[in-house]
Amino acid sequence: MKNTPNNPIQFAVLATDVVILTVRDNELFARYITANCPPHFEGMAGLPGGLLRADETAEEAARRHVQDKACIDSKKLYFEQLYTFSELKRDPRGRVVSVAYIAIVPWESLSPEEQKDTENAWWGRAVSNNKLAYDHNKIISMAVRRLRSRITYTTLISKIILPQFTLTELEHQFESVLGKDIDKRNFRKKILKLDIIKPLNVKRTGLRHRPASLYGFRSKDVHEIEVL
Amino acid sequence: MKNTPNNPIQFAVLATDVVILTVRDNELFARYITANCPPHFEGMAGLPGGLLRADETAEEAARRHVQDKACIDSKKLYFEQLYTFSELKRDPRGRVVSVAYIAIVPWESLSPEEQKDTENAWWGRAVSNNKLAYDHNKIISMAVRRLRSRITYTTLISKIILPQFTLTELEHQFESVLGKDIDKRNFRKKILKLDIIKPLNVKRTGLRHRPASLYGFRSKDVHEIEVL
DNA sequence: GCAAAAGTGTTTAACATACACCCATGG
DNA sequence: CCATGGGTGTATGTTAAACACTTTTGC
Repeated sequence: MKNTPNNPIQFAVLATDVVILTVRDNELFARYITANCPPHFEGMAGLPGGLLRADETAEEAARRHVQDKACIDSKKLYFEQLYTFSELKRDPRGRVVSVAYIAIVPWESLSPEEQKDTENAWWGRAVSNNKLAYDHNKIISMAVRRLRSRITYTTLISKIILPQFTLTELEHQFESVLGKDIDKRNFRKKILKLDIIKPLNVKRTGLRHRPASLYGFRSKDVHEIEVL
Repeated sequence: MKNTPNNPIQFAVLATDVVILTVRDNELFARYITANCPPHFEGMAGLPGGLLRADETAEEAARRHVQDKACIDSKKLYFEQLYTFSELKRDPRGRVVSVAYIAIVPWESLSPEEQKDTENAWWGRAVSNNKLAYDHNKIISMAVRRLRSRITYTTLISKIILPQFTLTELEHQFESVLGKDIDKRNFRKKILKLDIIKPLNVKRTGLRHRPASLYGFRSKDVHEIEVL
C-alpha cells in the first residue's frame, strides 16, 4: 500500500469503489458496508471497494470487492464505470485514486441472504443525509444523478428489472429511480413507440385483479435511444 | 515504473492520456505526438500523456503532460474526464491504467507556435484511419463520440469557440463537430430560444459583407441544457 | 454592381401533456 | 360485490423540419 522508500517518485495506488443500486419498496437503495479505516472512518458507513491487483482490470477488481465485502454475487450485477476520483486528500491513509462504478441489480434477483442486512453490509436509501467515509457521499450522489440521467436516454432500466415485467412494473421502476410520478397513459404510448420492448404474449395471472401482459426488452445490451 | 520486487502483490501504474480537440478549417482536429516506446510503438503517432505523480490529481498530470509533450499551454484548454482504461495488455511495457481526458480549445486562441506542426507534435484530423500507438485509436474515437454527444445537451460548445462570435460562426462550430449541415433559420430559432447566449450589441465590421451581430455565452461554466 | 455572408417567417407534421372511465380477476 | 390494478383515446399546445428571398457591406 505504501510506496517503497527506494522509489524516489511516489506513485498513487489504484482502488475501486462501487455503488450498488437497486429499487426496493419503490425507492432507490444502495449497499453500504462498514468502513475499516482507523482513526478517521472506523466503523463508519461506506461503499464496498478496495485495491486493484496488477492482474485484473478495474471492473474485475470492483466485482471481486463487491463479492468479498458487500456479499453480493457480482455475476448478478450490471457494471458501468462512473468516474475516477483522484483528489489528493480523499483517503487519509495515503494517495489513493479510485475508479468508481455503478452496479445495478433487480431487487427480486437477489437471494434472501443478499437481501438481508448484516452488521458489515446492509441496504439503505441511496438518497439520504447520512455521512459516509472518504468521499463516498460525493460518489453516491454522482451515481444517482448518472443513473437518473441515463435511464432517460438509454435502455439501462432493463438492468434494474427482471426479464419479464408488466408495463405498470416498468413504470414503477422509472418512478422509483426518478423519484417522481409519470402519467400512465403517456408512459405506455411512449415506451411502446420506442420499440425497445416486445410483448411476450403471456399474462401474469393468479393475482386478485385483471391479468397483465408481460413484456421483455428486445436487446440484452444497454444502448442509447432517441427519447423518453 | 516497475513495481519493486520486494512487494509481493504487483500493482498497476497510473497514467493519463489526453485527446486535445479543436475545430480547424471546418473539421475536428486532434493533437498527436510521436510515441516513444520501443519496440512496438517506436516513432508511431499517439496521444500526449504520461504517468501520475503522487502529489497531483489526474487532471493536473494531464495538464502537465500536455504542456511538456504536446507543447500547448494547458491553461487555454478545457478538460473533461473521458474514461479510465484498465485493460491488462493495453501497454506492452507493463501494467498501466490510464485516466483519459478530453481537452477542448478554440483554434484561434492558440499561438502561432501552438498551431504549428513539428516532428514530435502535430495537428491531424480527429477522425481518420491512421493507426495509433497503444489503445489510442479507441480513446480518440470515444472522445469524438463523447464530444458530439455532449454538445447536443450541454453548453460544451462554448469551450471550442472564442468568447465573442456570430451566429453563423457558432453554427459552423456545431457543423464541424457533428460533421453534418444544420439549417440556418432553425438553428437560430433554437439557439436563441434556449437563452444560453446573449447579444453583445456590437457588430463585426470591416468584412466585405453585411456586419453580423456578436454574441457571447451567458455562463462561463459548462452545464446541461434542455434540448438542441 | 457584384460577391459574400446576414438576417428573417410560414407551413406542416410529429410529439408532449393533461385528463377519466370501464375491465377482468380473486377473494 | 368489492377491491385491485389493467387497460384505453382525445384534444390542445409545443416543437421540429422543410424551405427562399431580401439586406448590408467592401471592393
